[in-house]
Amino acid sequence: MLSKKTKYGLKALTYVAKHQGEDPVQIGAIAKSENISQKFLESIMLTLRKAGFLGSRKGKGGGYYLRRQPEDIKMVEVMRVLEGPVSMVPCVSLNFYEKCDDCPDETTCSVHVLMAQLRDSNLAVLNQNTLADLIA
Amino acid sequence: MLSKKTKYGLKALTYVAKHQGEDPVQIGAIAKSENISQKFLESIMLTLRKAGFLGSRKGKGGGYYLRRQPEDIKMVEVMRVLEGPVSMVPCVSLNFYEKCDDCPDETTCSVHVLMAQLRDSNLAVLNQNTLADLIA
DNA sequence: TTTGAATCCTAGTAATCCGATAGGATTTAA
DNA sequence: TTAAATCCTATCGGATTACTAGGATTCAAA
Repeated sequence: MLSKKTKYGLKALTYVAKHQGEDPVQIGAIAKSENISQKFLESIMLTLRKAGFLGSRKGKGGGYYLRRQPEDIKMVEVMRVLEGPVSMVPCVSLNFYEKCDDCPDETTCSVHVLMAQLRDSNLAVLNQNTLADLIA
Repeated sequence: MLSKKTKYGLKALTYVAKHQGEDPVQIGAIAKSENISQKFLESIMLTLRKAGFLGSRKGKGGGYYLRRQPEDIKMVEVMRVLEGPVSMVPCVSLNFYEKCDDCPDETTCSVHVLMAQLRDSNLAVLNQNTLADLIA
């Protein structure tokens, strides 16, 4: 299942992208428009800012804005930040590799091969989609 | 993340498939060979039997055996039984469609399109892999 | 017919994660 | 100075996951 965090984060990014060039967008406006708990969204926006997708301005008239062009924000990056590794098991993860604790030998593990294929097919999709694709 | 249930289930199916033609395989043997809690595995085997992948014989000399040829057991079926729907959001699920509660209109939802692509790429992998592929 | 080996079944439980909330601290424009 | 906004940390209830307990049932073999 896709976590609400990721779902909300993607919707929020889309919202901000659609308002590019205008004044910064406030959390309250996004929360209202997208039916998201404002407090929960706060923490998500913070994550997205710290990851470098968003910039922010504090105080009156403040809010969030995109720090990169939508075409330059690949979904694979966003998903890694919000949802975690693309791979379903750590032993096939390219960026977060870890040995599975219960598996003595991953070269003979039947699950390993299948998971590697799923990782690759997901990576393909996530690499070729950008925030710009979500807007259209 | 792939659940342990699914991981163990796949390993167990592989184990049983490798012993096709012989006497039924006991839970204890699988658990020992694959480092799985026997009691936990019991419930998983039950699920796989009820789903039609495995048959069982009770009593002394009993155990589990495959009810279909490995080539006829598609991974998409197994994953649906063990892990649940292939789709990450119910609103793009082909077999378990449901409207997202928080989303007013899925035709304009930015997440929807991306999730549909992920679903399709995962389906492609899971449709073309069978239990026979896991053995090799 | 008894015994032991195996599956079957239901319930419960500890630990973890998720979604959300609370309550302020900080910054800034007006 | 004030109000509007983000920033930050802590917490919490509920759901899910991984696993355990304890027996009921079935069957082959002694």
